[in-house]
Amino acid sequence: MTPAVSSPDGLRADARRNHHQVLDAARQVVLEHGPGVALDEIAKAAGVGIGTLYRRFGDREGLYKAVVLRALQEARTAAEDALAEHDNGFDALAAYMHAALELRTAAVIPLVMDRLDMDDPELGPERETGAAVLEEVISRAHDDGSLPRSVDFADIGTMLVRLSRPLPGSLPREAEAELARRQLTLFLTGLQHATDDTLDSAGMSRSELREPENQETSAVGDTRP
Amino acid sequence: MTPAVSSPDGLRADARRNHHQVLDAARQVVLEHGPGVALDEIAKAAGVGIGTLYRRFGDREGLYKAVVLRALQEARTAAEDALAEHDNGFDALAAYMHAALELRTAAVIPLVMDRLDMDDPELGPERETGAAVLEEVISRAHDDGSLPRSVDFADIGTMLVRLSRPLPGSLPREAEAELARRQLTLFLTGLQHATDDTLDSAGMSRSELREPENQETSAVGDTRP
Amino acid sequence: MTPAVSSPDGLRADARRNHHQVLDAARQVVLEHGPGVALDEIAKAAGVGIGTLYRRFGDREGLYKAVVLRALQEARTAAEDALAEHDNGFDALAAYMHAALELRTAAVIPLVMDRLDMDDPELGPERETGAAVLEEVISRAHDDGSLPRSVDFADIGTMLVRLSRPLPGSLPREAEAELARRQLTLFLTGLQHATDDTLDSAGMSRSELREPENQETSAVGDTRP
Amino acid sequence: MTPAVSSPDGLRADARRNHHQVLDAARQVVLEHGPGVALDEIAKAAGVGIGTLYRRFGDREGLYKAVVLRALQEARTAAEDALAEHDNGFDALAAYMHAALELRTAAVIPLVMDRLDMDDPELGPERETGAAVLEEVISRAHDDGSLPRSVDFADIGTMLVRLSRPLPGSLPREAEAELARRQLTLFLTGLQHATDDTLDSAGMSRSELREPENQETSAVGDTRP
DNA sequence: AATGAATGAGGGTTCATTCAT
DNA sequence: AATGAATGAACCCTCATTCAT
Repeated sequence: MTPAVSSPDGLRADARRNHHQVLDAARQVVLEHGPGVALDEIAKAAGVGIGTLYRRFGDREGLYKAVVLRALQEARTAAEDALAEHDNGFDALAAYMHAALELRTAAVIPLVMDRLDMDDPELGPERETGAAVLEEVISRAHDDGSLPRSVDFADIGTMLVRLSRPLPGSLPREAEAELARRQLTLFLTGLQHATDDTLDSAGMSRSELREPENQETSAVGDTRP
Repeated sequence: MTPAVSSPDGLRADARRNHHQVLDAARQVVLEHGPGVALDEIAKAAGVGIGTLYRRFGDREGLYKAVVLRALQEARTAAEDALAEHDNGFDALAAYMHAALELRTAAVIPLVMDRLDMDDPELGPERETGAAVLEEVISRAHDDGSLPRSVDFADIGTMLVRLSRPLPGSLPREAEAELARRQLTLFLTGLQHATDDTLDSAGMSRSELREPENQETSAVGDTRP
Repeated sequence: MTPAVSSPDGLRADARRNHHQVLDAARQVVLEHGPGVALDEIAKAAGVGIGTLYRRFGDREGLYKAVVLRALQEARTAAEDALAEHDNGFDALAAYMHAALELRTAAVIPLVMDRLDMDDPELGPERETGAAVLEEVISRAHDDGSLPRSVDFADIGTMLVRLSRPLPGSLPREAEAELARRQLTLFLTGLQHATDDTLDSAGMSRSELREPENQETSAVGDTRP
Repeated sequence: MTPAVSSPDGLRADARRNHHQVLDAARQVVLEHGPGVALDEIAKAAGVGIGTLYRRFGDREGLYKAVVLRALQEARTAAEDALAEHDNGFDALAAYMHAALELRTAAVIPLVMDRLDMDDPELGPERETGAAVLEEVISRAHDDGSLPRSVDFADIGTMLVRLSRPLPGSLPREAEAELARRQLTLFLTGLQHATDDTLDSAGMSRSELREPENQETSAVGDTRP
């Protein structure tokens, strides 16, 4: 029986506690040591046996799936909040991007993403929903003229990925966060001042980003596991 | 005798050919499979035995050092060219950043960087020189007023790193390159319109970037090979 | 967590059984094939996976440490018995030397010794104790006049090492043992008839043996595995 | 064509020089680093390329064969000298044993012996001759009553092996030599005072030593290479 | 004839995953 | 349900040996 990665609900109290401890530990340890870290390490940080980790999450991918799921849910909430709190499209976009960046939890997503099948039945929908909300934020900015239509989903979404990714080398945690914030601000300044002439190519919509007319890809990542 | 990582000059003809084949293969394979890729893979791609790779470069770090050395040299040339060809500071900066991005080879640097001791006697100076040239580009833009002084070395340098890094997932090579170019353009637009009020924190100079007042770092990367 | 090389006590039943199987196999296989033998070989002889061997003992040194520890304990017991059972100093010495030689297990010590840090916190004390008991045996013989004072610790101790070492070539096990016994007897005969004039140089005490005024050593052994 | 391991005679001058340099280096380096030392190391110490070493000696065994051959010749000379210079059998024996020990070169033989086929057509005869001379020394001592007949070839021959072997650990070269000398003296004292009752088993003659009624051997040595 | 580059098998070690307790 | 011991495949690296220069 595949472990119920997402829902620790029907579990015994101690099992549920373990579930959360492992997720927290995974986020922390992956942020510290990267996605290739030994699972023993995560189990130890969570204070459980490695066997428990496997029973709960099946394997590394299952664990990362659960971690990402949580992060996606948090990100979605942020987007909904941004939409609710700002009338101007660009303001909502800026608010969302800053919030997504602030969500330290979101930082694990890019770290872990290429180990996951994003079309997974549990992950896909959540990711879909998250993307849809962002798309809506962008649409609104397009519609009220606060963002040129030539700036597209991919430009925004993948910049968020880039800014969330930890830099190689080792800056103090806060210095790194501050740097990302500054760069986001500069990028937003660019968005604000961009016109339809600024970019001379066509942007990519969400669907184009997801399903490129598959040619030779620039496939990168890291080797298993 | 430590292998001469940087200079295949005094070698026999076949050895020199191998040296370059291995470097090319390493760049290619690391871009495709990440820095954790098995060295066997690189050797095979280069058409040499694993032993040859080791004889030539000592170990993974030695190999990566040689790869980075070449990339740094190419990047430096780009900066010098930018300075020579543009009078306006901002134009030179923009030209440099686009050139550095175009240099596909530069993309391996961040991938590989955290496996290296960047203070290595061979690497350090070249890196230094590279950084110094970029610093000069920035200074000139500061001086002629085309870039607000609040935008600092770290903002520029690490954005280049972010943009050079391959995105997780697998976009077609050209789509990914185009995306990065657009994002650079937007970022440059932001720089152009930034004032000293845009950023409310202090930027980091090159030296601050290199030697943060070491607190708990946000150390991330990947586990050793 | 460093593996508990010496104490399999708190382990699960099967783990404890494995622990002993590996130690026995190691002694046997090292005696047969020398200290450079592949660890796979030892693991196979013990009927466990190579991973188990590593989990249990950390590495080759850890394994050898455990083997030596057991041997040292057996040797010490022999010395204590010799002291208890013989009043005459020389008789106790002879009894001890024969017992140490008979202890086939003791033969691994010299084979393995130069792979170990004998000042290791676990090994050091046991070795110390073992040496101290031998020193006491010798002292007693010095004191009751049954051994000339010019015969010193090193003369006795290292002859035991020499006699315990398997000879190159392949004598039948029992022939080899008998030969060593004969040579020990002859050596003891020499000790018995030696006077202070027999040896014209000064002997080495235990401390001199351990800490020579370090000059160029005659360092020999074998290259690491 | 198998290289002429033993006779550098018909060679070009430089080749002959190389031949000796390699032999000297081999003896030295093997004494220092053990018989498992990398052949590269020996080649480097000899100041020749690894290829030259292989061309000259075929492989590790060939090299060691040449080294041993030289040592055997030196040892034989020593035995002949001992016979010539001493009338009393025991004196000749003592002189021979001390000389053999002093011959630093002889120390490599046991180190290297179990890598060699001692019945090799080149090695066998020389070894034979060497052993025959020693046998003669012993016979003479038996005959003139200065050595009990119960002390046999194996007792003498293998004690020489034991005393020549470097001790594990690292004593200063001279301390180690002096220790061996003292132990030889003590052993000789034993021989001198031994009677036919001293040893209660039968000794082994040279032929028995060479061809034991092959049962399970106590085969020891080290793994290739 | 000498050289040293290339090869690849072999051994050490780690860690994802399974399974007995 | 939790635990942690055992497994073995995979990867790093070294060196004996061969072979082109």
